[in-house]
Amino acid sequence: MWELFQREKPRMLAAAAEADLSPMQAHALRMLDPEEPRPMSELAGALFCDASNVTGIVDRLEARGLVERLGAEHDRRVKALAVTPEGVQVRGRLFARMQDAPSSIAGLSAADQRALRDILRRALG
Amino acid sequence: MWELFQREKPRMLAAAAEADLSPMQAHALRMLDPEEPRPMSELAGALFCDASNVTGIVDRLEARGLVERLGAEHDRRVKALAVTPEGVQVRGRLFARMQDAPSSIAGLSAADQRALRDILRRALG
DNA sequence: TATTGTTATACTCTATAACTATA
DNA sequence: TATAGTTATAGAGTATAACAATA
Repeated sequence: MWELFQREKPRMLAAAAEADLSPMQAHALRMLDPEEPRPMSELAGALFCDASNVTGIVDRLEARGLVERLGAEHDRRVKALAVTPEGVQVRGRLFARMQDAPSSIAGLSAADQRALRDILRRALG
Repeated sequence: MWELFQREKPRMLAAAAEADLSPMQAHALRMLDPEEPRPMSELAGALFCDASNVTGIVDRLEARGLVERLGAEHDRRVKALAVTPEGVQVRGRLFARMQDAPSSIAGLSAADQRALRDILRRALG
């Protein structure tokens, strides 16, 4: 199972590198929602890392002009992370690169691919 | 697909933390073969990272007494990485923790789990 | 000359603890 | 008092370039 992800790791690294982003920066950008700004704390949860860590990751994304720290009206402590127009473009390219089926799976029969998709859909609820 | 992996990440982190290893150190230890020492370069390939990087990772594992740099008789440039008896124990615990089925998959029907296993087996060749 | 692994360097990721400003 | 985010710090991961030893 993990073997499958292991094999695809180079593709993830390449996708981030093409956008000139570190793997973590790419991951963070993917986790954000261009439609709806999310607080730093939520990003920390999505990345499974400490809040202090997110500060630096967002600093670098913001310096690149890909995200923006917005104020939240209901609570002046929280900073809502918005994806800038340029961020949306980079994010789109990242998703496009990763939505291609992993090569190991692309080699399966159409029936197997369909069955796999259905099973995973049930697994993820 | 990646969503599945994402959900299991905390378990991977916890497994490494329980052994008091960084995620990368745990990964490296898993990639090594207790039966047959492997050169640094092969580990770099398995980890998808630069050789210069592996030097530090192995330094820390060696300092913990989990691996050993052995000389290779056929080529005096290469250093063969052997897993020490203590390394074998830690490695065994890591594998045990990770071989439990991911919770999303454990919730599937027996038939789905069987089908998934068969499909993945074909995918991995 | 080419290859294996190390060192030097610079940057990123990571958690802990202490801090600011809000609530 | 408690929470959201930052800063300071120290350690770990990362790639590039230059290097030593060996092939």
